[in-house]
Amino acid sequence: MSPSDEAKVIDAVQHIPRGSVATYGEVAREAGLGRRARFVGQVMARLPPGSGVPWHRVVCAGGRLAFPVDSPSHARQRAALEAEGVRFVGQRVDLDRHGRHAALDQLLWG
DNA sequence: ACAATGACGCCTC
DNA sequence: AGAGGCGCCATTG
Repeated sequence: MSPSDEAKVIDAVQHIPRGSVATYGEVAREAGLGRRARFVGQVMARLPPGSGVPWHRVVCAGGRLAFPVDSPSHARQRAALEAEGVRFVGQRVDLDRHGRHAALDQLLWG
C-alpha cells in the first residue's frame, strides 16, 4: 500500500452524504482500490478520535455494523447514524433508503 | 520468514 | 437465520 491509498479511502468516506451510508466494499471500489474492503476497515480503525471523518457512515455488506451488537462501539455508531436520520431494520441499516443506490445518492454521485 | 489477526465479502450448506 | 469456509491483504508479534 502507498500512503495515498489511505488518503483515497479517507476521501471516499468524506464524500458519503450525511444521512446515507456506504459499505466497506463500496468505499474500496469508489476509492479505486478494487476489492480491498478489509483495507478500508483498517483505515477506519486507525482514525484518530476527532479526525472529522464520518466513519460511522461505513457499514458492512447488507447494512450490518462491523462491531458486535453488544459492544459500546456498536451502540455509538448506531446512535450517530440514527441521529442523522438513518433508519434501521432490526440490526441492519435500511439500505433501500440510505444505501448507495438510494435516490438521493444517485443525484449526488451520478 | 511465518503465523495470527482483524471495523470485509461472498458462497454453501 | 446461523454457522463455516475461503479469498482477501496490511499489520503485528
